[in-house]
Amino acid sequence: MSAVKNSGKAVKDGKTSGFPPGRIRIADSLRLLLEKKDFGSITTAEIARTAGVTEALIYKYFKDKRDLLYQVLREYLEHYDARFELDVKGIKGALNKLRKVIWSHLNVYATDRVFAKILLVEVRSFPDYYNSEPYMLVKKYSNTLKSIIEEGVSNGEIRDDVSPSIIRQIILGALENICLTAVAFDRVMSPDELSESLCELLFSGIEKNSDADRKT
Amino acid sequence: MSAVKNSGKAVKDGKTSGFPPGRIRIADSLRLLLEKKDFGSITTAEIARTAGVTEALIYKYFKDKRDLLYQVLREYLEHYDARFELDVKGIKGALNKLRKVIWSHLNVYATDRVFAKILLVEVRSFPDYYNSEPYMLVKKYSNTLKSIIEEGVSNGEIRDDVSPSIIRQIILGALENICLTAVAFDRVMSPDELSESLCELLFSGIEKNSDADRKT
DNA sequence: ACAGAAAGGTGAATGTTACTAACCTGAATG
DNA sequence: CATTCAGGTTAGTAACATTCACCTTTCTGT
Repeated sequence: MSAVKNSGKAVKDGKTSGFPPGRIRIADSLRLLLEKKDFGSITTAEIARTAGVTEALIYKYFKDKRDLLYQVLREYLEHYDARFELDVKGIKGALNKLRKVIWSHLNVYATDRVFAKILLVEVRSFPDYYNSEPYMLVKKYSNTLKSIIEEGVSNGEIRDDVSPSIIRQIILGALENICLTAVAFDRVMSPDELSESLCELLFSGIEKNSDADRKT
Repeated sequence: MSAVKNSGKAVKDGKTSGFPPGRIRIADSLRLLLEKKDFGSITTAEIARTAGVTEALIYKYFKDKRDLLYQVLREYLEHYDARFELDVKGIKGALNKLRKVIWSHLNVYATDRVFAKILLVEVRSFPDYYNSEPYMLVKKYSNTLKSIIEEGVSNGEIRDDVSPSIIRQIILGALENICLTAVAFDRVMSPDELSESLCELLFSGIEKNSDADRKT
């Protein structure tokens, strides 16, 4: 009865075409339920009821419950990956690119809580996640980030005495930790202020230095 | 002769605990099993079998399976919290303290993988974790960290134009992200090298600065 | 001394839950 | 016009976490 409303919401820019209605409704239902509950306490019965289909249909389209989660995550990632590509285009300088990426990252997590929740808290405890399709997309994003850092090292913007991988881990760690607390406690976050603070700290460090010649 | 009620908390070897043998064996079993499997795929039957007790006994000492995990985590945290108190004692300067804390943090995660695994991947997906006893201990640790940062701001070691909370989040985020990948992929980590790189970056930033006055 | 409470532990159910096998139905396809 | 096939359903099942009733040993107050 309480079927999910199909149009309007979710990440479905044309990409949804090709999928049968049942599959769409199931994925939509999971997204909807994730707004209020954690994945672990959402039952297949609940998903099916919300979607207005039977439980068995879930297993026609998804290997198991986790596969459903992974595929929903994959759809999100594909959507946002496309956007990230464009984000960095036309920006000059590695630090400027980094700044933009950090802002976008925060902004996406701030706007799309379900996406943030899946990526930050739900999938992490499943060991097979690290072999999954969506994780490969995350890795791709992560590699793009590393390339930007390497570019910065090459042109002298970024220090060369610490490996780009560690720099990337710090950036991502900081980003995700900030978002994690926001997600866990349902706190609002302001991408503008946060990215400002974050970039300041990441770029110049926490040490109080004779650093008066800052402009941006 | 009345039994001496030992209020000591079991950690790892559990020998000094005043807990009944069954409880100790159950907690020990979970710790053992967590070395090879994730919490989600460890069954109560498995825990009981490993402990040499019946499944029902688990529920005499623990509210449910998750409570068992939380209590095991709490024992770890109480153990390490005591050590952490001493760690910072006698160190002068906020940045030096921070350096020490970072090293210890990395070192604990590097040596005690089960502890790291519980804290970094297992509990995060349970919403009630953030109201649990062990989380309060984490918060306490987190507050100590903030105090150190605030001390650094007061005495001019640390910049005062960004809030200590954000600084702390970056430090913890970086720390945990590094450890998370190590845990997820079962990679060894070297606390010495890592803390060196981490501190360098956190203190001085990633920007290549004409910063000739760095201490050797 | 001894009733009885408390502590430590067990064996056998029970209700949920994720997941599966077999079947139905209409519409393309050849 | 037989057949495949996509989309969907009905009716299970095994595994799992959790509970209930019960047993035995140790401690405690009077």
